[in-house]
Amino acid sequence: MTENVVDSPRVVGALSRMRACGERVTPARRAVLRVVDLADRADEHLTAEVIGARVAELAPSVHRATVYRTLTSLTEAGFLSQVHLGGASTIYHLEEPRATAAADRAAASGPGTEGSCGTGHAHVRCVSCGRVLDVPPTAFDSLTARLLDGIGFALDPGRTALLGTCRDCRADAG
Amino acid sequence: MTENVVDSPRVVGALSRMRACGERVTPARRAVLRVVDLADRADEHLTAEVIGARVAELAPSVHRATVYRTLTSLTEAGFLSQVHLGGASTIYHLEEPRATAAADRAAASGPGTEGSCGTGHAHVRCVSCGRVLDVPPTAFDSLTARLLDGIGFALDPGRTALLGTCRDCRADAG
DNA sequence: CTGCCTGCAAAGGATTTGCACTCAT
DNA sequence: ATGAGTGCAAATCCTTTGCAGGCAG
Repeated sequence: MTENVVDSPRVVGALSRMRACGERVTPARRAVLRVVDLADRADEHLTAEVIGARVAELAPSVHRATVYRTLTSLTEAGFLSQVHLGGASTIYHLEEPRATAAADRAAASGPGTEGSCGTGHAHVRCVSCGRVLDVPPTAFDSLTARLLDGIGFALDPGRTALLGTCRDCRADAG
Repeated sequence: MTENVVDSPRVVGALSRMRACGERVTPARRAVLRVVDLADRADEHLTAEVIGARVAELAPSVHRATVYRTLTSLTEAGFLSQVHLGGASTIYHLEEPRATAAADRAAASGPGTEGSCGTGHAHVRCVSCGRVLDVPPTAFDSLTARLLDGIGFALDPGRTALLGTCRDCRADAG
């Protein structure tokens, strides 16, 4: 049952943190983490449904229902994070213990980028092509400050993707 | 069929604009508009499901399926707007006249995005109490500019509610 | 050994669709 | 008159849940 697959450091780290927290490490959970990690590294954003499908390929013995339960429990335990996309879908990320990878650079590089890291990155989704783009959390700083200041609302930019139209689709549409 | 209900100016306006656009005014559509308008005026934010329930009370003869179809068609035609809440729900608003152009194009509806024109207000939703708060669109200006500048992404702040914690709930939770 | 996690299967429930008919225009 | 809009009901589809057994710790 122990495949020769070499898990990425991220998966390995998550697994040991899970053990440290008393969360059990099972084939099903490992499979889910692998799928999510793989997607993360490929800049893909997978829904529960798609994760289920990929797990079914990677580890056919893992039941769909288990995938859903695993996603829920690992999210609650803090090893996965979910981002709500406009519409009805929710995507999952492997939650980093702390330092965010350089993946954030892929998006915009604004003035004074860096510093206040905290949680992962934020997302925006193109209503035309459906693509989900990563956005450095710092881009939300102004909005966050303004909301906190104005109405006392503590914004959590990482949990929901905003909608809009990406560069390519704007070009296509004129 | 024609109740003595006095429609609000907004409903009346929407109905006449609909006729002007070639959209038919039917009991079902009127009922949906009434329900949404009523909710708007009460600062309520209704999902398709709840709208269906209220329409069932207000006009029992209107079938659920029709409510869904109506919500979809009127949204595409620009008479309703939908805001995606984090999670899985979508709420509806009565769309104000603002750009007449949108109405003209309504007849030739397509998968195209209608909301790109002047948007109303934005929303944030408290993950604790579920309350949806209105936010002045200008609060998003900095973020919008930054995204457009950085990655060419045209943000539409009005279509999705961001998540966070409201003042009251922060106080309660410490 | 203990009980958390899993597999299986069947239930659940919001939303959608085919089809024929009705009504708004 | 004409076809957009509707009613009805079955179908869909993702997701959840009850229960018994298995495996991690």
